[in-house]
Amino acid sequence: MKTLLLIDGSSYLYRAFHAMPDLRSPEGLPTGAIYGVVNMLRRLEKDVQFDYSACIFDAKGRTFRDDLYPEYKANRPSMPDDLRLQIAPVHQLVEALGWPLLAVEGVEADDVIGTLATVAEQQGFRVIVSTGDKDIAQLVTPNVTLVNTMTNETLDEAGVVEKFGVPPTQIIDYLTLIGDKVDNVPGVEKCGPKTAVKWLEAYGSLDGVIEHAAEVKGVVGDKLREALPRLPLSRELVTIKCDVDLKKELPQGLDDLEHRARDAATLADAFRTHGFRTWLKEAEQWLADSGVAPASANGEAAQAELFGGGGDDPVSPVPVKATVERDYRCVLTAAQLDELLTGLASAPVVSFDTETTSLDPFAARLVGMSFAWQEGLAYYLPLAHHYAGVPEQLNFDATLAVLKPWLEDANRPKLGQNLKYDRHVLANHGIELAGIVDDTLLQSYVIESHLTHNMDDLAERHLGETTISYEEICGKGAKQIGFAEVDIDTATRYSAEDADITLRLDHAMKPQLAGRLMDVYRDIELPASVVLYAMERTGVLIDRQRLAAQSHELGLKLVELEQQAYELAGQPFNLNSPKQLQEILFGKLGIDTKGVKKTPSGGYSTDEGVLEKLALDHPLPKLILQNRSLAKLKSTYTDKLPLQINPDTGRVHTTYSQAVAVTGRLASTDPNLQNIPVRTAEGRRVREAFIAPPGHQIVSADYSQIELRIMAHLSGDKGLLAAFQSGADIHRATAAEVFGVALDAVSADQRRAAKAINFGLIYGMSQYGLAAQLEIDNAQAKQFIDRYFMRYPGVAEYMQRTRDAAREQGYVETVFGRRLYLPEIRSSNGARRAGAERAAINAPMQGTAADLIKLAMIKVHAWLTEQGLKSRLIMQVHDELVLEVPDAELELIKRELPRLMAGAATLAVPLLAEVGAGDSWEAAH
DNA sequence: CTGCTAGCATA
DNA sequence: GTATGCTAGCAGA
Repeated sequence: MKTLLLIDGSSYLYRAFHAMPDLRSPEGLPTGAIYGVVNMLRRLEKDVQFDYSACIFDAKGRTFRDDLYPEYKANRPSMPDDLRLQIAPVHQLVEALGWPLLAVEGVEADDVIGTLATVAEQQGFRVIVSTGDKDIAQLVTPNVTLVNTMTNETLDEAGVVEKFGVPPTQIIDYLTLIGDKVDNVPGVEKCGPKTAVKWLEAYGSLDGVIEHAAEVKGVVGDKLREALPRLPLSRELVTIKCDVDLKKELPQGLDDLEHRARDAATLADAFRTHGFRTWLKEAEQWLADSGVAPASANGEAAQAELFGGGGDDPVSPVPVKATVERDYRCVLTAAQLDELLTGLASAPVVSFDTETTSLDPFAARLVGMSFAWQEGLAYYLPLAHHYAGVPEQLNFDATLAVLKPWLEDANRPKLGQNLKYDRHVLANHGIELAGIVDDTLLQSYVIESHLTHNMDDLAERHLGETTISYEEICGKGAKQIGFAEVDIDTATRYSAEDADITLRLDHAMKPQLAGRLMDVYRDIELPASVVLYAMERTGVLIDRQRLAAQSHELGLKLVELEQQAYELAGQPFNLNSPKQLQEILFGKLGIDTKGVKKTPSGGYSTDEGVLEKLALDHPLPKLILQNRSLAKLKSTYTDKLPLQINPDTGRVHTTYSQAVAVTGRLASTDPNLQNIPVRTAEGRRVREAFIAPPGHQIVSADYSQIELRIMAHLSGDKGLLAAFQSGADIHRATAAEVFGVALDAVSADQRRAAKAINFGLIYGMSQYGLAAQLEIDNAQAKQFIDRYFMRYPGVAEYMQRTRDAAREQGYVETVFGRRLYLPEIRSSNGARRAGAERAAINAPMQGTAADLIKLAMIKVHAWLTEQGLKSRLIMQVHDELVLEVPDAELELIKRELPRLMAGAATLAVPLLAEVGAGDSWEAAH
């Protein structure tokens, strides 16, 4: 069977343009898209076996769709000049590489592809369409498959079903319902992929949906009925035309699509002009082989060869040992500063980094700054180094004043590694950094959240470069010196390298942020970092006196407990030492160790669960438990929090780590405000010290059962969806189903068991885990689980699907496309593998919840800003947002905050957020 | 002084 | 059973 390979040139042109760094030819013309498309073609040539081929582009001018619908593509921004300039060179290279090129006026590239695929299939060909455009999925048949060369994804019929939830034959109907924002094709408002799939499953086709439109309930139903008159037009717009007349272009039919010999001379000329050095060498070799003397190669070094190494798989790039010449310059004189400023003023985007006196963003003072806008060239501007014999530096205040306009200009694009930190540092000097367009920390996190993201590791992984580490120049531990004491030459080498490497990392990682990963990066992580900065900067007001009083009280109780414990033990010992306690309990007191859990290192555990059991027979363990919980409260919270109050602001400023939790959650440090006690009455008193200033209230809103709702959404289980739709108490509803009783006949124990099952599901439960949690035997736990899955079969299927997907692709995804890799999912070690499976089950739920609340934070922050309100977000605790609200805005916030949170995204289940307000965080619940 | 363990706070 | 961060104690520098 012969194979026809069709390439959607237009789709790749756009994608390459946006995915590639801003490459330039020696003459300064843009070449990124050219490089990307040629790279892709070369890879296809190498990887795919085919007999005939064509590369298809959109032609200039109007198409029949514009005539059908004047507003078609009206939302598209006009083509950037830098892209337009690359079209002709791409066409030239495509032909020189030997690919038949088609661009037919009056239709789009898709239509030509559809027509060729149809004709070829009729003539018994196998057809492979290489595209990045999802609309083309409608062309898939048993003989027509898609391949996305940028992500290495292939789609056959089963793949289309897996990806979209509908077979290729329903893709047109699916796209019609959803509509297309970019092309301005109206669909049904509020109808996204999930709803479209649901309807098509229920009614079989778009016509079926239209027929049954009257039956669809709720707001979406109304929106559907509103959309009805528009749908036939939308269907026409999204339908790829498969009968384009190609007689003029292909008089011989498919025989005109034979791959031709490459034109080495044209290629060599073009590669030289564009500055593609590696390919130029290759082309010159071809010329030499064919006996034609190569023209002399000159021109400056091009950068292109450094990215992707000329054909790496973007998912697992092999770093090419870079051979970038380094030119690192130190700025010490007015003339050098002028040179720097001139560069900054004209650079399209600048990599920026600060050097400081401290890692604590609120204590840090500037020591110097580095800048890079061209690979290999970077500037270090020392401002506050001080050591014996330090050369004279530019004046600190005057130089900052000169740089301030550039730093604060939102139209001067900047990128960096964890710029949230640099923003704080500059803010400490009265400068509001603006124009942040990229952050390599967040790029790396979105690409591979399970790996490390420090710059030294990133440079090694993505660039094959070994960088100077901070420890190498500052030492470590007690002997570590401040950056200000580092001599300026060394500092220049270190800091300029940081800016340079960051710039190169951005270039290396951008192409890996394809498709939905780019959306997570652009639409979630980058905007979320702005909100987090603001929250950290605002801080939280803490009632110091109240905590001091609590500390005192706790201290008295602890002394008392201590004395009682010594008496029971018959000797004094350190209650906080698990080792000493173990000796007392199992040695001196001779408590039976049978059935006592061991610690990983072999000793007998004295953790909460163990002590609780022992407390049934002995008085001491109970005392220890009380002591532990009070000691924890005192040492971690009531003693420590007051010490973390910033003397300048009188508030506590946490740092949110945006790139540590593999699932996409945030983490809070210094101090951790995400583990302030809440479960016990005594612990909750700490929250009484989280207060609002006079004239303000604390407002808190938390998502109700967010992870279970996400499970309902992801699994699509009818029973679970219905339970959430009904608004019933979900644990009670689960109990009623599992135990087969009426809702109002559910006992307290049954509800407790159901709650444990629900939580267990989120954590990838096993019968053993559930048995331990509920203190029942394994057989009984298994019975509960079996009954649950019997009642909610969709959930059981979803769990299995997730495990399978994790094993097959090595990662799982959130609703928004965030990826979590599970390196141990194929481990031969059963325990490790089981652990990875549990993580695989938990990650889409925990991760989607994290995505949702980030989206909510972005919305809330934007809304507060747009409305000019004085309320401020001050904390995020995974499913809860806390704000400080002036009394005048209280009612507005209490009304709108839960609405914004619930509207963060539309899932198959309603989202619900519950709000409260009070003088303290405790009172807000 | 540094790095590790056990234990425990949160969602 | 998932995901985190912090503290005290302790052993080995």
